[in-house]
Amino acid sequence: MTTTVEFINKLRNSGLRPTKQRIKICEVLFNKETTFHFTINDLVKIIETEANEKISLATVYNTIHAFEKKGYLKEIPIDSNQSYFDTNVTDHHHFYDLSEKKLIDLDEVDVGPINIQKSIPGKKIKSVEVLVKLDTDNQ
Amino acid sequence: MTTTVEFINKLRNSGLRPTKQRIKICEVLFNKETTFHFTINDLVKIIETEANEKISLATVYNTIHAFEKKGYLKEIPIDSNQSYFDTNVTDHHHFYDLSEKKLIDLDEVDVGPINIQKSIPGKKIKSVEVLVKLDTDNQ
DNA sequence: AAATTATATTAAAATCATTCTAAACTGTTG
DNA sequence: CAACAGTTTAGAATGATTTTAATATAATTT
Repeated sequence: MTTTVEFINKLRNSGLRPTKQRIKICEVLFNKETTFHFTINDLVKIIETEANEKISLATVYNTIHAFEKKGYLKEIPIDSNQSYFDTNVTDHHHFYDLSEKKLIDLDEVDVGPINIQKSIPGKKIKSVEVLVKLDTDNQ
Repeated sequence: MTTTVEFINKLRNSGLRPTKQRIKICEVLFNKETTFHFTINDLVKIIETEANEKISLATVYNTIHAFEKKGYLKEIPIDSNQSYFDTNVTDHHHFYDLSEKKLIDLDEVDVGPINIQKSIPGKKIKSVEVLVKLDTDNQ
C-alpha cells in the first residue's frame, strides 16, 4: 500500500508535477498487490470504473508515455494494433496467448541467460526481450 | 530465380487463386537474392517503383495476410504503429535499431538455444522470438 | 467456349489507435 | 498572490488497417 504522499514524492522526484490526474493513474497502476499488463483502453476503463473521474484520453497517453520514459512502465513488443504496457519493470519476458490475446509473465529464470553472439558496429544493446507465443493445445 | 509458372503453382497448391496481383507480389517478395523486412508501406512503394502496376492497398493487405497465414511470410513483433513482415520464415530472431527503425536478422546460432522452463496448462508453445533493441553507442 | 459460380480486386468510406492543437487550467516559485 | 511554465482538455487531425459494395476475374460446369 502506497500513500498518496508517496506518489506525490515519486512524481516530484522524477520531475513530473503531481497533478490530480497523474496521482490517480499512479494509484490505479501502482497500488496493486501484483503487477499487470494493460492497454490504454484497459486503463481508461479501469479509471472510469475504479475512480469516478474522467481523465482525458490525451492525458492518459501523455502520462503513460511519461511514466514509460521514467522507467515506471515497460512497453511490450507485440505485433498487435494496440500497445501493451507492463507495470512489472524488472527484467523478464512474456508468453502471449494468441487465442485469449493475453500476456503472462515469464521470469528471466524460466528462460535462462541469453547471450547475443553478434554485434552491430556503433550500436549497443538496449534490451533483450523474449516473446513466447502460445496456442491452444488441441491434441 | 523463380519463374512465374512456379509462383502460379505455389499459389494454386496453397488454395490461392493466382491472380495478376498475387503473382506480382510474389515476384516482388520472393524473387530476391536475400530475404528482407518490410512494412505494407514499403511494399506498396516497391510495387510502384519496380513494376508499373498499381495494386490497391486493400489487395496488398489481403495478400500479405493470406501469405502470412500460408507461412510464406512472418510478422515480426515490434511495439510500433506499423506491422513489419519478414520473407525469411526460418527460425531466427531480430535486432531492432531504434534510431533507424530498421530490422536486422539474428541467426538462431547467434542467440543460442532457448529452453522455456515454464508451461501453461492447455497451451502449447507456437514460437519463441527474441527481439534485441539497439541504441546508438554514443560513448 | 459460353454460362455459371465463387472468389478477388477496387476505390472510397469507415474504423480505431494515437497524436496534435490551441485554449483553459493548475502547480510552483518568488 | 502574481507570474510563469508545465498540464489538461475536447475535439480535430493523422495514419494504419479494415470494411463495403460494386465490378472484375478465375474456375467450374455446361
